[in-house]
Amino acid sequence: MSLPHALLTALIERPGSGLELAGRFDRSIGYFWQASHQQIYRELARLEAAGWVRSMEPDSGRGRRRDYRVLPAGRAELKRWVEDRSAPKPLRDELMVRLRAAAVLGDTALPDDLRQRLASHREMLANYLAIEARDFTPAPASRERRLRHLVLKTGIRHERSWIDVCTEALEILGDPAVDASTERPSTGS
Amino acid sequence: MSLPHALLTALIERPGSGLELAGRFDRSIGYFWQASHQQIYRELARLEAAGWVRSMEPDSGRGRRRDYRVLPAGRAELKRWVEDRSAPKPLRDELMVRLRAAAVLGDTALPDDLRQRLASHREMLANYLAIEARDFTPAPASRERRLRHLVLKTGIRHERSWIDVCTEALEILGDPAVDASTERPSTGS
DNA sequence: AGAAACATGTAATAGGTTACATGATTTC
DNA sequence: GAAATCATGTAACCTATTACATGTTTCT
Repeated sequence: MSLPHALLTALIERPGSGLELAGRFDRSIGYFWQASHQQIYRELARLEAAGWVRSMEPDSGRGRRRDYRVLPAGRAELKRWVEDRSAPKPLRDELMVRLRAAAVLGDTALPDDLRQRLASHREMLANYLAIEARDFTPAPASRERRLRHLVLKTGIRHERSWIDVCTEALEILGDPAVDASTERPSTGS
Repeated sequence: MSLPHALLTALIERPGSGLELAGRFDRSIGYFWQASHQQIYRELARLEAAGWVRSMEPDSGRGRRRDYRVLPAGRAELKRWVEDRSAPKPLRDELMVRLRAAAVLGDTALPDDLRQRLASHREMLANYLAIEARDFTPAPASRERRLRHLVLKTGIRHERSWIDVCTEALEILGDPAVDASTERPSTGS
């Protein structure tokens, strides 16, 4: 369960309110850990109850903005958690189930779905590559920026993998229109 | 939500009982969609209630083996579902949160975790490669077997990606003992 | 008869998703 | 003052996980 620690990380990077965090989760952090604003509000309340964060403006209920910052205990908890072990999460993707079902059914038409997925993976890849060009050229030297670059490159690698898979699936299913308009040479980032 | 359709697929491949399906989910299917026996029993009951599968031995409660087979309505439902659209599931991995937290904390020791993950990804890769060598050499020609091979190759690609990520993370965090005993040339399968 | 393995289930809890509700601030 | 937007929440539901409970068959 990583959401509380993702929130601690985000709040150390910069304090903020629930909705603002939800916005950040739609951008940078959300590229590898998604959360809705409902989850974020619930979790922020828990973090505050645990004494890991504190909100200014302790009064005020609904509708009033509450900014949170991380307390020393929260920073300590984050450090403890980072050094924990984590079992690698196995691959779990609906498309794999679909492909296997298509294999056993023998006569399906899922290329529509595949074309759509291909398009959205290409879009996401272009998005990541733009961020990389903007924020990480030339290649960063500091440890912190190298780590952040690595996280982004993981996203890039991920999209390239799925582009390859969709493309090959379309070939197998005999689709004519597999245009190679977007790059995908090997997988090195 | 793919579990019911994963079960239908598995039962079309071969009818069986709940525990036997749980065993198969620990092997082939579970490589890309995991499920516990508790989930499987609950879902089989739902599939039967929906009229998609039927169990022989309609009597018998606890402790008695119940074998399920797929009814025509279940096959139709599976086909309908396969041809549905599915939004690509974004990357979601705890390690990414950890790396970003390490970046912001600045002084953590997570190489232990990374080494362990590296080992288990290498183990899984070896496992997949063995299956590929056994079941898919020479490269299959039929549509069905090519699809099943593609699913396996996706697993292989997935493990190779994580091996690369862990290795680079260890380099950044200044770990001395990154042995390259397991192959990882590029990523083409 | 006892133990081990096989087999099916229940209960409690937590996390995530969707839909909805409500208050505050800004803009016209 | 009405509408739009910002902001914080509640409720219902579903899936997944964990721990536990119970019955059946097989083997010795």
